[in-house]
Amino acid sequence: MPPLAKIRIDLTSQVPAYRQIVDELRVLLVEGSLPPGSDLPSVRRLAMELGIHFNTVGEAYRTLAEEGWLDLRHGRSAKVIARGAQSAASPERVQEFRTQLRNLVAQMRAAGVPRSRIAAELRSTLEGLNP
Amino acid sequence: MPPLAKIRIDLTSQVPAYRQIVDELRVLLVEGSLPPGSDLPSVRRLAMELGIHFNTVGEAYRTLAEEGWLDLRHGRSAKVIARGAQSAASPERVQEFRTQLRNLVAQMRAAGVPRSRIAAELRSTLEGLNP
DNA sequence: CTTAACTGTACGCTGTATGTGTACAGTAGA
DNA sequence: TCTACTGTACACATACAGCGTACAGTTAAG
Repeated sequence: MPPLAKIRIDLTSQVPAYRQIVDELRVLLVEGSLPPGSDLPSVRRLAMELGIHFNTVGEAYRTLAEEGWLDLRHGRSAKVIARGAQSAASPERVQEFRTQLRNLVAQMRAAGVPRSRIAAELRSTLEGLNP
Repeated sequence: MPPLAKIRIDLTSQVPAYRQIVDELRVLLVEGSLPPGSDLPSVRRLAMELGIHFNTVGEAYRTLAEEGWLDLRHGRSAKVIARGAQSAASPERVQEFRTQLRNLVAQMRAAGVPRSRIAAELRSTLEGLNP
């Protein structure tokens, strides 16, 4: 019985549904909430919960498999695998992340989120990083 | 003579070009690098610099105008305006930002960026928030 | 006032991405 | 074997991103 991942997606978002699923599951995978050996819910079950088509979930699973998170075989349920040691991220990639972080903060400030609140979120993220 | 915004976009990214332009310019607007009264470069000039079509830049300008950053009138160059006081961001919106921040950190960790480096980026962002 | 050179805009077209419907194929267990 | 479950492949409809082109408003030189 596959554990039901508690994820939510926003169908009105500009971000495509399958990529939202990838993002949400990647958080759980990185944080260890879905340890190696775990079975993911079937594409149909998760699709049912999210209110979308199972092929969209399948697309998300395939993306995560390409990233090395899942062992995906025809007929068997998707299984989390232990990722090998990751090669260090390229400087360009790090720069890209930095840009995204700046963009996100700018979006928050533009949306009227107080600096104090943004700072609190950053500090909270910082704490949750320690393991 | 409009000041040339030093922005770069990644044509291989999954994020559409016009939204990358919006994101980059929003950072400059929030940080005050483009103060009210400034003229933005013309759609054709900025498009030339970025290697894309001017209608794509136009789409970005229109998006920023809808966000209240630009005074956009037919025939005249796009001008930065003073935004009125922003209404406080809704809790849902803040929650959405928190999710995006978690996603971003997860992406960095998945890409092999060391926690120490991620922490450094967060602290750096935190510092740049003060003024 | 004319006019030329600039500004942003509107519209149609094309290629791609996204999501769905449906049929298929592999696997596990009764 | 057979049944109920897995993920997969493919065609289709729709939406979106980007471009080409023609247009319309503004400004400043003459």
